[in-house]
Amino acid sequence: MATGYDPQEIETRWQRQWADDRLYEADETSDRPPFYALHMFPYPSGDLHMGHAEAFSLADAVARYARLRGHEVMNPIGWDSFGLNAENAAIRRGIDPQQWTYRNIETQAATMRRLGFAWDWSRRLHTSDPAYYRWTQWLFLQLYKAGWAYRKDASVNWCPNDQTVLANEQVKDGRCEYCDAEVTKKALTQWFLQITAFAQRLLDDMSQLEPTWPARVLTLQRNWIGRSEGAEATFRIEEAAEDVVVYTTRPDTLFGATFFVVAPEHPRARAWAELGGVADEFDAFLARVRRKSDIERESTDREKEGLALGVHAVNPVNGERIPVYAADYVLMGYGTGAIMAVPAHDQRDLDFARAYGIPVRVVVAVEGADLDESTMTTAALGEGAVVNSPGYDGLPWREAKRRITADLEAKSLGGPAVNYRLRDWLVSRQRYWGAPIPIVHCPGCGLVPVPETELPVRLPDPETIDFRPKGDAPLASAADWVNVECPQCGGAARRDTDTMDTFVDSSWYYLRYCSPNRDDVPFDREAVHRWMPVDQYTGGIEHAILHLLYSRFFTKALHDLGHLEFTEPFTRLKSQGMVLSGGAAMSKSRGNVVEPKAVVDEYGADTLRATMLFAGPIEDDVDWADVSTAGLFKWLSRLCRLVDEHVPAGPDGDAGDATALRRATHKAIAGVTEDYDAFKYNTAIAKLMTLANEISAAFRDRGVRGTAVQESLEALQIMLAPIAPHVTEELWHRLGHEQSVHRATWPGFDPALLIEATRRVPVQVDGKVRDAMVLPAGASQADAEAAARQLDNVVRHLSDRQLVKVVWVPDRMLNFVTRGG
RNA sequence: GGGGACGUAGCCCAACCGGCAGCAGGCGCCCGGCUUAAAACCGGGUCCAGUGUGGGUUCGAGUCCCACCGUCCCCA
Repeated sequence: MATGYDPQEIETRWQRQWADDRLYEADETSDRPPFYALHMFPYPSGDLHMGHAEAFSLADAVARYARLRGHEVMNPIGWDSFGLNAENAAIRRGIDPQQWTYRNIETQAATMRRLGFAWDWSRRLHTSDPAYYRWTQWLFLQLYKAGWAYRKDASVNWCPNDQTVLANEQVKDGRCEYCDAEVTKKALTQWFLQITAFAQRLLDDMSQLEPTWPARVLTLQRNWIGRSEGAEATFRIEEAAEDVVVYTTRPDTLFGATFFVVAPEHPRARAWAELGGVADEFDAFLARVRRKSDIERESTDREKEGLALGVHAVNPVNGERIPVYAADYVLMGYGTGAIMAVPAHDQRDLDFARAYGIPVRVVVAVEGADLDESTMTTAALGEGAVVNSPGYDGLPWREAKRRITADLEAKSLGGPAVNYRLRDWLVSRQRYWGAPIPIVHCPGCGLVPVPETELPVRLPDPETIDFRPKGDAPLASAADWVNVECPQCGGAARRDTDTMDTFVDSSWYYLRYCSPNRDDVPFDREAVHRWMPVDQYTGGIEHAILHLLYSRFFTKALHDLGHLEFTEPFTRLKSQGMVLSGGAAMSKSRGNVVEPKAVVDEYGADTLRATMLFAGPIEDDVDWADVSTAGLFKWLSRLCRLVDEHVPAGPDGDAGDATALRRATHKAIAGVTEDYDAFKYNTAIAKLMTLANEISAAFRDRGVRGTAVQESLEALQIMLAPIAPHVTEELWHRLGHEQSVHRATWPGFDPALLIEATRRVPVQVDGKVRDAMVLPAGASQADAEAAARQLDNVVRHLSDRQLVKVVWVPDRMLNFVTRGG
């Protein structure tokens, strides 16, 4: 029998054994209760980094724990392998994205294997495989047929240097994340998915998730959806004789509107400028605005720019004519792209009014605010009574809000309205490395979906195409690929040359995992029914909004289309923090990167995994500078030595007094179980360390031998197995077992053993600890008081004082409260 | 500007419903073992805070409430 701790040897040997035994493949026919453990699948950029190591250590511990608790666990792995990053990296290196991606996947897979994660590799998937994106395209078509996928003109982020559109997340402070060029806007016709149709349900259903998702994530999603209740009001553009609807959360301030603003991109803006005789100025202005980013335009501390269009809007509440401006601080994608401007009660409107010499009118008497219309520079945002609003003066603003809204409705000039900040999801990307949008453009028939039987629409071979961005979608340059027959009329037609945002790919992968090899359906209903919804989802907090919101949206859409029986995909969610190094994110440019592989080479996978989970609460950020791999390695080594010393002494017999050891063991089981259930791996490990110390003390100092030691060591191996799977497997076998520790049963505990016979109870006088006494557990207050009154220190502090009352917390605390002295 | 989270020893972190702040670990330091010696390694030991600041509630506050300071996140 082997002894000692040689992690490299142990880990290689057991990994081979587990693979041979197919230990981690989910059994579809098992009668154990199913448990779907899912982690956010990785993006294949380079090798795994420490963030992955932490995320996967968590995910694996969750899955292994569920298995030990008697579940049939599905814990699949795959790659989110389409995407801009791969494409840009590939361009920089002059190889094609496909090669780059799949090479990285193999690198990551190899590192994962070295780390010993219990993935079910038989379910492995890649979103960039035609076998997968075929169904992504199928899903797109289902949404299209339901009317939830549509095309419209949009102003998108455009990097003039890279000649490509950028996602909002790729624009950092108005600059391109890759080349640092200033990002501008470009008008393109784009595909959108109508997530806004689900806004209210996405909000409402959060109540189901309340107890099992981090509150922080729910808050972020709620803010992102941004529901607000207000009113719509119809303004008439006088010179054009056109009606324009605006949305406002403050209908109570309608009488304070002194001008009207439309986004420069508003479809009617140019026509109105022409009516007003400022068409040329408008064109120049629009061109200037287009160069600015949304972030820049929305920023409050920036000078706003606008142009009076020379036309007027008529206020529906009082018939007043107010000038119409186009201004950069109003965005087209927001509300209706037009606002009533109330400078007295909105800071941005006030800034603009001051810059352009527009009058200000106070209509809510906000207490304590500067309300001097000619000089105020801070908008009055508080509550108050309405003024300067004929017919409503004196009303509290809430009441005015209600009345004015109702009156608008009565006059058919508006009424109550709900607005969401959430916008429809722009999914078009003028890029190569993504799932092609399965639509054909026919001059005769218009938009024609590719028949489902012809899916997938495969990407053309990267070797035949110039995928470098040059303004047009790369797919447009592949003539053989683009030109097709219209599926409907058979005439000459063109394929859509955009690909889908990769968030589309990742919005349904959890369904595909249930039956990854079905080639006739996207997912097997029965398998989905068995495994879904996901019992435990783990991943980074950075996906709190987009990925999780999109997945929830897809689940609801698929539910409505009759494909799913549930409306929320992830029952429980746990987010882990980031891994930093010296206070900052690890990055090559900072030179502070620590590679998981380097740690595994030095100490082994178990040490790395235990280190990540021991570093602190899993949801907190962890700084690599603060952790100690050496400490965990030493501890695992000590465990080996402990087992090696015990084994020759034999598993049976009962030499020595094992009472304390038994109690410590059962206490550890109770505590560690609780910690696992609450994801408190750091304290679980601490308790296991304590148990190891107890075993060591019992064995080495008190001469305890036999059954009690054997049982403690066995319980320790099982409880540590989810965190350090290799060394516990090894020690489990050294302890005499033939089966895998990962097939063992989680130990139970005897509550009777947790109760200690005696308790040390502190005695306070007026809240200050003066002494302590040892009492039998469960002692009565009378006994406790009697015992306490014998204590010298207590007697001394009570001597010249009058006892007012006695506070008795059974087994924990006795407090004498006195008065005077 | 609005909303949220967090502040415990030099550092990372524990502390159930408010009930004795610390034998979970690392770093530093000390002693011992091993060594020609040092490092690494092993065993043992030790130092260090009264919980960011100021109030409040309470018999009792790290824990609850308020304000402020600081850090981080989201929204604007």
